[in-house]
Formats: sequence, C-alpha cells, structure tokens
Amino acid sequence: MIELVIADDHAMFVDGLDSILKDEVNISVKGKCYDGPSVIDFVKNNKIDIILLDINLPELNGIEVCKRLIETNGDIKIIAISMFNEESMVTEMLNNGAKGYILKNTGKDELIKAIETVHSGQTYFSKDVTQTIMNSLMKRRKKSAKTNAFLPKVSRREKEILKLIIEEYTTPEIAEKLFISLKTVETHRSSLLAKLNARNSAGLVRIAIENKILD
Amino acid sequence: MIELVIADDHAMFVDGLDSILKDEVNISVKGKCYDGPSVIDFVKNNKIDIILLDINLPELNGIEVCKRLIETNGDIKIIAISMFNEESMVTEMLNNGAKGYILKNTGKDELIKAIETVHSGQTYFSKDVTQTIMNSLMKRRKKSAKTNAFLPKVSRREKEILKLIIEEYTTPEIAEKLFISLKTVETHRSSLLAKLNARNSAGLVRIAIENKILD
DNA sequence: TATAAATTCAGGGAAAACCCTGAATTTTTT
DNA sequence: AAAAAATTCAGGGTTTTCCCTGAATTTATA
Repeated sequence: MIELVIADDHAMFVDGLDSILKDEVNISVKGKCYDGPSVIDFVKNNKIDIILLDINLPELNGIEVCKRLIETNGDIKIIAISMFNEESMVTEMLNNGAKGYILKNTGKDELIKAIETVHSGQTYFSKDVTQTIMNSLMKRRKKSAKTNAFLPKVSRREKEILKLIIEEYTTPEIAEKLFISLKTVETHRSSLLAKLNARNSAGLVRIAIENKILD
Repeated sequence: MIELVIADDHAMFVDGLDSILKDEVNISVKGKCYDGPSVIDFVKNNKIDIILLDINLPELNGIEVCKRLIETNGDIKIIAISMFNEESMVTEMLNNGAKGYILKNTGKDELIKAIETVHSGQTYFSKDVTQTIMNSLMKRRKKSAKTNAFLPKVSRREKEILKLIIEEYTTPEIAEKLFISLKTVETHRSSLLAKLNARNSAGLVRIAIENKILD
C-alpha cells in the first residue's frame, strides 16, 4: 500500500486528486494539506511514502517545503505538481530532491503511473516536462554562441599566465613561478588584454570564464 | 520522402541501419560516410534532410561536425547516435544544435519514430537519454551545495559595485556612476576582498562567478 | 626558406588597485 | 531603544597594473 499526502492550497483540486486516487486499491490518501507548514507537520507525525506537492503553497512554498523535508526525512519521496511547465521551476525542484514532476493537466493514468514509478524508487517526469528541459538545454546554445563572437587565438604561454591571473597570482609572483622576467609577464598581460578585448584583469577573468578559454 | 545520410566509422553498423531503413517507404538513405570530413562534403553536394551522426568519428568528431554543419547549413537536422548515455555528451550535442539523440541499442521502431519526429520539426530524445539528463540535473544538487561552503553575506551596495567591477569599470568610473566618493568605492572593494577571501580583482571576479553571487 | 607568430626582455611613466587607520551617518535587526 | 550592520568619506602610502616604445630570439607556418 502506497501511503501519500496531497498538498495544495486549492481544496477543490485536492479533492479531485483524492477521488481519483480513491479508486486505486494500492494507493491510500492519508492526508490533505493546504499550506507549507502543515505538510511538514503532517509528515512528522505520520508514516508517509509520497507527497504530491504543489509548488505554489501559501506561507512556505513548495520548493522550500521540499528542501526541508529532504533534509530531515531523506527517504520521503516527493512528486512536484505545478501549473507551469517552466525549466527554472523544474530544475529548482530537482535540485531540492524531488523525485518527480507532473503538470496539473496530467491525466489519471499518468498520475498513477508517476506515483507507482516514484514509489518503486525511480524518478518520473512527464513527457512535456522532459521536453521543456531538453529545449531549455538547447536554447543555451544560442546564448553562448553569441558571446563567443570573435575570439583570437590565445597562445600556450598566454593561457598559462591567464590561468595564474585567475588564480590570483600577481605579476611578480607569476614571473617567479615561471622563471621569467617581470617585464615578460607584463607583455603577456598586455597581449591578453588586447586579444580578449578587456580593459583590466577583472575583464580578463570574466571573459576567460565566459568563453571557457582555459580547459 | 525523408532523405538522410548515415555517418559512422563502423561499416557494419552503417549497413545495419541502411537495411533497416530500406524497408521504409518514406525514408531514403542517400549516402554513407565513415569519417567527419566526408559528412561535411557530402552534405554540401547533396540535398539532405537528416543526418544520423555518430559521435565517435575519425579525424573530425561528431560534435565538431555537428557544430560546423549547423553553422553553414542551419536547416539541416542532426540526430546524434552514440554508444554512451552520458550527460556530458548529450548536452554537448544539444548545445551544438542536434535535434535528437538516440543510443546505438535503440530498436527499429524507435529509430524510425525519431527520424520522423525530427523531420517534422520537433526534437526527439529516447527515454533513456532524458532520464540520464534528469538524473544529472538532480546530482548537481549535492555539488553546488558543497562548493558554496561558507560565504559571508555580500550587501546590496557591495553587489552593485561587484557587478561594475566584473563589467570592467575602474574605481573612479564606479564612483562617478554611483555618485559617491572614490574613497567609498575603495572601502567597498576592500570589504569585498575580505568577505570573498580574494587577493585582488581577478579573484573577486572568479569567486563571484563561481559562486553565482550576482543573479 | 622566407614570413609570421610567439616568447623573451627593458625603461619609464601614469593610472589603478590595494592597505592601513580612523570616523560619521544611515539603515537594519534584535 | 539599543546594538549591529551597512554606507559614506578621508589621508597617506605601497604595490600592482596598465600603457608606450622598442627590440632580440626562438618557434611555427606558408
């Protein structure tokens, strides 16, 4: 028997889920919560396998609830429920330990499949959700492609010096470390500024990291 | 008719795919390539809708091929084929414009579904692949929590100044921009160095980016 | 083998960054 | 209301960075 609790501030939605799940012989709805703190309380005092957790909860939002429950009660399984199919929310929930993410327009069959899958120790994400994640992963391409723009070649030695600059070494220190003159290091620094089109060390570091020049 | 080319260095695998696709009335295998440069050549001289592109290609690997083809021939659709279900490879291909990613142990039905889906303008990722991506997104939770370690609070004003430092503004410029004294900016810089445990601006920028202090 | 690119070094100077001490005022938190 | 944190400013000094010109040597490339 899978024992679960439903957490959502819309009573009607909670009841809807409840009536859907009532028909399932191996699923038992042990409780209903309408705000964040209640969920934490309820889980503390009852043996619960799975929480169907809405993201938009009053007082303490679903993301926070998820984080706290995983911290204190590591073996609890959380399925996030949300109206919004947004990459930021999905990743946020995943990062806080949710085992599944389904949308509110999910049908009965998929809901039950999600519950059973997560209960068996696996993770469950609806097709729409995974598609959203994949799409957002792809969109990042255009961003990074734009920032790349035009980058001249940075020589081996320059990279070496750039690396040390990023590691907070000063020019005298770099000179000593590489057994070359202080003036040579300064030359390399100037070349780097020119090549990467930076005004100072701060820009050098930012541009180097943004464009993954080292690696 | 979907016109495609198969690119993989293992002839036997290529022939296997070919014979599978031969039975499909609406799919036509227009060519077979066994290394990176050949693919680029072939696509240049033939009207191709889709490329089934292996990641491990000789001379020029699949990731590079993908990047170049998308740059020159934006409307071509690439489905990556790989033996390995690794998050790094999947994201790498996605970032370079692949529209699908399937594993080499994928069955006939799924392969054809992938081709048709991608040809229709959508993206296709097999269940295994999406699962891998979702899992790796979840694993990052622990990582980011560790790197955070202990970071003191950076105040609102300090963040403002830190942002400008990262944008390559100098102290006099920041002072003018914020209508405050040069000495005040210097104080904030010192506080930032102390709080973030950095030795200089370069470190400031690196630490700020690494720990996502702005955002 | 020419040519180009990378690496090395130097002097001298201006600007910026960094360090220290010290302090007043405002805002936030307890 | 009191304490703590944030923001503001200053003097004076050292170090580092940045800029310019100029140049020799080594290495890679056409």
